[in-house]
Amino acid sequence: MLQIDAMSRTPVYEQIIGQMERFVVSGVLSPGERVPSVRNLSVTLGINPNTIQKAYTELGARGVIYTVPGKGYFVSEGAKGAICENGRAKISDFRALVTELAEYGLEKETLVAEIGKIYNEKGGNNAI
Amino acid sequence: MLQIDAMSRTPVYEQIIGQMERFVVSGVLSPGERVPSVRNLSVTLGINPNTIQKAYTELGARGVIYTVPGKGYFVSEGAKGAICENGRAKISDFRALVTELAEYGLEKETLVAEIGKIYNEKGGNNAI
Amino acid sequence: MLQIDAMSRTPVYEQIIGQMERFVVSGVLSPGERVPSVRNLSVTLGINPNTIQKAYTELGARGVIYTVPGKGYFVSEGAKGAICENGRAKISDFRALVTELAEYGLEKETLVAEIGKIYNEKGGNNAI
Amino acid sequence: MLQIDAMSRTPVYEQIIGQMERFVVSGVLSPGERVPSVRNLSVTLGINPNTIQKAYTELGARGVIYTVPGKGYFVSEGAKGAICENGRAKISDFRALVTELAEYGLEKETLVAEIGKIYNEKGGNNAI
DNA sequence: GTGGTCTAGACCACA
DNA sequence: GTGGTCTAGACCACA
Repeated sequence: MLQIDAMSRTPVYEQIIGQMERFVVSGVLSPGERVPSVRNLSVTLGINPNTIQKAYTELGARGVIYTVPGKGYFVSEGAKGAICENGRAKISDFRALVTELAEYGLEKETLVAEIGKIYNEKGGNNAI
Repeated sequence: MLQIDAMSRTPVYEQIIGQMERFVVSGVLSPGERVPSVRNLSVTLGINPNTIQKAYTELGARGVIYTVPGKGYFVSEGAKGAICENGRAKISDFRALVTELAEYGLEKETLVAEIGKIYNEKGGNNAI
Repeated sequence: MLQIDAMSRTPVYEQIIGQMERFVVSGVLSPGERVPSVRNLSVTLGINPNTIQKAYTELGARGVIYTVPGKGYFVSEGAKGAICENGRAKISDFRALVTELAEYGLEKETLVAEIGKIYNEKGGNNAI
Repeated sequence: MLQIDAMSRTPVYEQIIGQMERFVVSGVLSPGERVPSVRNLSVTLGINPNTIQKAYTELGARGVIYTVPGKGYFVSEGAKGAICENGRAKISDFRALVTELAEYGLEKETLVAEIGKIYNEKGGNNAI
């Protein structure tokens, strides 16, 4: 289910969070559904249980999953909304990056074109 | 000249690199010009010389400045070009971030509008 | 494993880089294999961790090893190739030195003979 | 007369030594001939007198020039021989570099060919 | 435990 | 004065 890139500079626990959130947003995981147990995922991915635990704790804090002691972790009702809220918070990262790229002399048109490409791949045929 | 934010999560030496590059790109620093000495900058910013040294070494590796041992560091001839090269490499970061934001449900128009705002601040009156 | 000569004029961190590269080229270290941790090597060699760190960072920049934070450093897939690339860059050093020796009046035959000796030691029975 | 490359990583005083020695070996400077004064050369090259002094002192120690207090520095009788002696001492550098290049996988033939090129440029038509 | 960053301070070669 | 290297030791995020 999850795929971890050990060579990536992104911490493993952040990779887990990101992929889990994507599964929720895309509907692969639905509210109320149970997610793999810490132990299970630890074995499956060959990753330290502490790392899985950290990811799940963070997902819990973000309102994406909740824990039922003795039963496991489940996707929250408002998971999708909570994730998108967090996504909006990343706009500030976006601004910072664009500002930096602008300083490096990249044209606005280049960036807009990149965005167009990405959204077309995903969404179908929305023209710019 | 340089301004360091000690609270930032961005390492101090990266802040120095970034600001120095911005000065070169914007023309505040010109090729052949001498940059502050390691010790001088260390005192001015209240930062350990080793940290400055690390930033300067990295800037040297990037072809932005070069060292004349015993004399100091100077802006390279091809500094501007080298920096912009590195900037272009950041487009992949941009793609990754946009992809993530798209997954979080942000509209393309929102991002394009943000870009427009940033470029208008900088560049004057280019309409979207 | 590594041997450091504290008396040498070659900086310790360069000695580490050189020996590590030799181990990779000679096959003592293979891609994917883990290299000693910064701390471990620091203790083994009786050298400050910062110096090891500097060597590893440089080896990383050269594409010889890569870091998985929290796990350690590992030999890169393309390590051997990357090292040989760098080696070829040293031909210019070779040219400069030969030119200098020529100016000092050394015979071409002397130099060729020296090369023959070195390659015979290494490679077996290639006659001059 | 002398040409200094400020950007070079070779220390200025070593550049002075090297060029002075080349002038002697090639006959541009003859035994008994006076070399530029420290002060003169300092002004001509735009270099700190201390640096010139250091180079001359080293050249004196090597037996290439000698000083006549109040008169200046002069090329020694045995200058040419002394320089070539020193040159031979550099064969160990040559050996070390060749050894390193061999470890990086360079072919013997490549190095021999490089030597051939350099000696042909200098000496005329000596075939390999 | 493992790497990443930083401070404090020393010694050296070179200009 | 200027950069280059190194030691000693601390704190942090991450596994």
